Amino acid sequence: MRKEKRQKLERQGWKIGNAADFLELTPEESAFVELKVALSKFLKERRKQSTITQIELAKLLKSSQSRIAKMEAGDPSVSIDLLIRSLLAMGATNKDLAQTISTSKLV
Amino acid sequence: MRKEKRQKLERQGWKIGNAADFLELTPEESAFVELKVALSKFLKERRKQSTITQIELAKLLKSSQSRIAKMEAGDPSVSIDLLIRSLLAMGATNKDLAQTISTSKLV
DNA sequence: GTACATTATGTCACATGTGATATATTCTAT
DNA sequence: ATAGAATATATCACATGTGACATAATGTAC
Repeated sequence: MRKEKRQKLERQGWKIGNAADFLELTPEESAFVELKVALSKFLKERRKQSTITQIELAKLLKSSQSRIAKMEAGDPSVSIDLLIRSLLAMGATNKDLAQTISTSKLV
Repeated sequence: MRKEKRQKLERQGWKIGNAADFLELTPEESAFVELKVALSKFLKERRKQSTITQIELAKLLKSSQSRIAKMEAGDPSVSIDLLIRSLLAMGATNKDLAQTISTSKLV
């Protein structure tokens, strides 16, 4: 039930990352969401720096434009596995990932 | 096909982490596997330090003994999401995760 | 403002991950 | 060697993730 709630709120413009108070997220769940958001942002940054479109990136990753959009939005339907595999395929190093993760909020 | 191949080899005692040469793994795939293995080992270490059994940890994580075993073995059937959620539930911090990831092989 | 590119959102068939259960294997004492 | 605890492996019904497609919303020039 909580996931649907989050999805609904996000749909209406609420951004996760500051929503732990509204939704009943445990600290672990919060940390997990923050971590996903951090990876999402990193993915978006990297793509923008390459000045390629979502469509081009989708082709590179053998995925689809819509899924790239969802990845960058931190959509609940995307796994950390996919985010990490994508980032690695884009040339990110484990150190890049580690830094992204360590700088995500809530320690 | 490659996944089945890896599963078969692992079943026969081959340890991934040095198998990139045998299997046709791209550098990204290798990095991904290494990362998973690193998280697996970290999970096992943490549990052993708490001197609890897989059964007890399974109860804590609302999972099952068999899945804990597979997590600790880096089984292909376990996602990074699950590993990370489990570690967070065990009290690991994002920094712990970051360090684990940055020290996984293949940069 | 309108044509066009880019990004976002909804939906769905199919793929992959998950807890549970059963059973096999390994470990640790005695 | 034997028993019992701990861990590993196999399998499966059900849950979640994924690429693809359609379509909506937003941006960017003219």
